Amino acid sequence: MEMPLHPPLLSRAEVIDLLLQHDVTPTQQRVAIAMALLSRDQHVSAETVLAQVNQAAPQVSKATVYNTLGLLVSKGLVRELMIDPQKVVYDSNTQPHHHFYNVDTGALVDVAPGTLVMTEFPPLPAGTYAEGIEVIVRIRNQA
Amino acid sequence: MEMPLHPPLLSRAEVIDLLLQHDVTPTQQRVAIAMALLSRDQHVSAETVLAQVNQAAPQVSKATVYNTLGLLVSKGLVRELMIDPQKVVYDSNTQPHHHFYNVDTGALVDVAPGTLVMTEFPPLPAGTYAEGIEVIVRIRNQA
DNA sequence: CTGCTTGCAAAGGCTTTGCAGAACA
DNA sequence: TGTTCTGCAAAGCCTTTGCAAGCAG
Repeated sequence: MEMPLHPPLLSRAEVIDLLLQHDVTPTQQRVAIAMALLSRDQHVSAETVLAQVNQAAPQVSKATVYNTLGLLVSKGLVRELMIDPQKVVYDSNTQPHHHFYNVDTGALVDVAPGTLVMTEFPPLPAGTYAEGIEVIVRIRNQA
Repeated sequence: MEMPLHPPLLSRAEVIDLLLQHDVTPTQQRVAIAMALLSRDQHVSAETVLAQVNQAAPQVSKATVYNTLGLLVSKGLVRELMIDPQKVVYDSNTQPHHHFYNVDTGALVDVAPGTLVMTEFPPLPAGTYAEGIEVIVRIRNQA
């Protein structure tokens, strides 16, 4: 299983800017991780990020990848998806959108914006506010 | 074979019937687990089921709880919820319904039926069919 | 009988933690 | 400098597995 290299959409300077805008000190490791993650819309696990970042040469440790991913989530630069109870998936697209999850293949694909429409929204429990809504359409391959 | 929204406690005989209807051999352990699980609508982890079943006296091993929960899910007697990536939550209500998840407290509450309405449904990827749709409304306590 | 099921303990995968050394402002 | 961050390895959790003994039909 090889990992194709994708040309980053953001320059190193742009990534550093983005981190600063979100109150994240741009250390070398964080910049490397953010460049790998934010280079395109993707759904990745911590393991994948680790592999991507250390593709050429070891740059970042496992602990730092987990630290940084958590940090980026808390700062709103990345979204966390709960799809597989065994591991967290990080989504570099922070715009509100939903997902198809292919149970057979494990593939995770964005639902095209505007094709899933909610007209009525439930009243929230007292004293709470909505942080986000997550819709997962579980699909399978036809027999 | 619809399940009432709030099913009453089931007798041992009723549980055995239910298991047989779903092609599950009703062993002592499975009956004990099913009685604990299906006695009411609830969201429980494997750990909780284990504790509930062995409340009075040890009856069932951890391995069997995991085995049985997986079996009940595959037979459609219980629904699996992916909410916390660290553990699976089992829902004894198999009717289609959605959830509020309180990020602060961990509380998981059903969305009242009919209060969340989807009018447009996205086209599925070619060669696939929808197995189910899961909506999780993430909420927090107001500051 | 014959094949499922169970239980124990050990292993497995993902994530977090403790703490010393390194990097940052 | 004082603080924050990093890396390593070990530990932690939830879950699965291997295999011998036990139960169901």
